[in-house]
Amino acid sequence: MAAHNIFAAMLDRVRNASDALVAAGVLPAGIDLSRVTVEPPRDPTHGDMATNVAMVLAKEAGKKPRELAEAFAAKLNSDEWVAKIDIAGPGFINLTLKLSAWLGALRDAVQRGPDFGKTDLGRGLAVNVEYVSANPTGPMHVGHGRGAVFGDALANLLDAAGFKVTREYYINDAGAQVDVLARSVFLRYREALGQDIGAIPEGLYPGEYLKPVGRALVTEFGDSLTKKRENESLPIVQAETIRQMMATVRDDLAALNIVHEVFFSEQSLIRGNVDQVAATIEWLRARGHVYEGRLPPPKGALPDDWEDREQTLFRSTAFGDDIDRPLKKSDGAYTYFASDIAYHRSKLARGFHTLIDIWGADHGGYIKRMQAAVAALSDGKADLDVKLIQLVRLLRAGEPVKMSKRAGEFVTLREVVDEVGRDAVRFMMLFRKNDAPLDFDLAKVIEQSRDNPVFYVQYGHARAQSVFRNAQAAFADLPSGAKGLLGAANLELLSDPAELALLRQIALYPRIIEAAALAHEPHRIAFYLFDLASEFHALWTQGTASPHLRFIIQNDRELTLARLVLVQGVVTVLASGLAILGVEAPNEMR
RNA sequence: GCGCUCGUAGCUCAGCUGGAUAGAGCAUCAGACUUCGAAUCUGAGGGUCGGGAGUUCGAAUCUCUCCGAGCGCGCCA
Repeated sequence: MAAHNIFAAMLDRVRNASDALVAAGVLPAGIDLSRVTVEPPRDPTHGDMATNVAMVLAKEAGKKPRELAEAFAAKLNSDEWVAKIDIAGPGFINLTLKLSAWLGALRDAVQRGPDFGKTDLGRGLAVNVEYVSANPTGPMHVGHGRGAVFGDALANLLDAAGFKVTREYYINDAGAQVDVLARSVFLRYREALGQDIGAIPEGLYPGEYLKPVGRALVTEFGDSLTKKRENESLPIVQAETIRQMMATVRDDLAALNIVHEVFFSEQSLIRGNVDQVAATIEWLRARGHVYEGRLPPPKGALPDDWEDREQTLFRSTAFGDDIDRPLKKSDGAYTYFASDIAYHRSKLARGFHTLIDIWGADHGGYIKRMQAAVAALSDGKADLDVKLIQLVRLLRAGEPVKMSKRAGEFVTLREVVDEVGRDAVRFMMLFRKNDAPLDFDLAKVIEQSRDNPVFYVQYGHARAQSVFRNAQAAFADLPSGAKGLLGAANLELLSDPAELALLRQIALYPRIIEAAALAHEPHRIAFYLFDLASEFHALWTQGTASPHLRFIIQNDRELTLARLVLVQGVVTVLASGLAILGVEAPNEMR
């Protein structure tokens, strides 16, 4: 596969130069090249690319960095891409590339279209991304939405980077929580039958959103459930409630264009032929990872109900955790952790060795034990990365939106999506690192100004498309489509520094994809797109003061063609990046 | 008391898994519209990267230690 990442391609060339220097006896055989990088310099006056090869290899080679840099410079001088080489600072090799090298990247972008930026980094490796996994006990709020958007964009990103991604949702439909849910709904059911239920007792879910579920039960069962014993009626109520709550969840996710391939039910772990939770615990016990023992009480203030007792423990300390973790509660039931271990064992059994979980920040204390469990289950061969999603603060024009959870009232995700639209929600959720708190301003995200990055990037795309519309009007016989333009254009006519800056930004895209995919950080795409849009808007506005810099030059068809290809490169990358974020790339702003 | 996530311009945040003189937006100030959509752009000022120590050619980034914020701390999920 040809290298579409121009920086990776140059790194290969540096490595080749290294091999040549080994052959020439300048470098020792088998020297470690793993720390060698080629990257864009922070300061553009340092050229197009910089490599640290001389500094990294100096010690092992027993030579001075600058001396080694001279040797590399001599080799790289004959490279077909290289126009100029400078050695600077402690031993940086600064490379200035010929225009033809950059034009190759632009050609590549326009030629490959939506595939530009995709890499085979993942080599088809199966990755499981588990995200949202909101309990089916109520509507999703914006915090869930952030995790949902993050997980979905990360899945898209990994897909673009050549991984085989499965998007998964874990339904917590077992345990005490859903029992409480069923009892709460049963009250709403009686209420729907016209009975006086009084106030919702403490400990049950008081939310209004359960009323329709109660009414649906009346429609389906009439009053027949009131005539059964609790242990018969409640399971029916519970199953029906979970079914309806999950339908709502899927619906709300669909409003964000989020579709999971796998919905994994916690109940399925224990309701099948084999109790997978028990089986998993025994599996671990057989390997010495589970034992009966006592835990020391927590330091500091002791919980009121602390009682020292022997319990079933997972030896997570053997895998880096701070303390061993209980698998059974005092009533004999499994802990949530126990079924979560069984769940992750299922992921491993289904062939995933790279697991990514998206959790709310309040679950941070849970990471070590889960990673310990995955290590124990896989004998250290599988990797679990947990991405924590920080809180979202809802604002309206700078003022916090009231989010009272009392009486189950809060702003739902659906309300926000309906108010500001899918694109605004998705982009803004991704325009921040996942572990940083996010202010989401309902007024600002629909503002049409540079203040609003969603608009700014989408406007860039729409503006670029308008160039093509205008070009069609200016020239009657323009070739149609990206490849038609490419075939007809003489790209060597691109020469202005502002054009070249844009060109370099386009060429950066595959590198951004790779880095973002490796780091599991989709926000890097959002920031990159903002920068690309910024370069494009800058070039555009220069055309107002300097007409010769406009994309369309009425009496110069050749130059116009070359510039249209450049604009096509912008369109290609903006559309591709926005697709990864799951945001629309509009042709016009309305 | 312990653990996790953080601390970067007045504000909101990036900083490419260790690179060169730390960047962007907002705000402030000064400019550019008979335009390929100014819904935009150009420039200026603004920093002990929370403090200190260490690792090395080189640290906002890695280690340690303080300070501060948020989250969590058998038998909730």
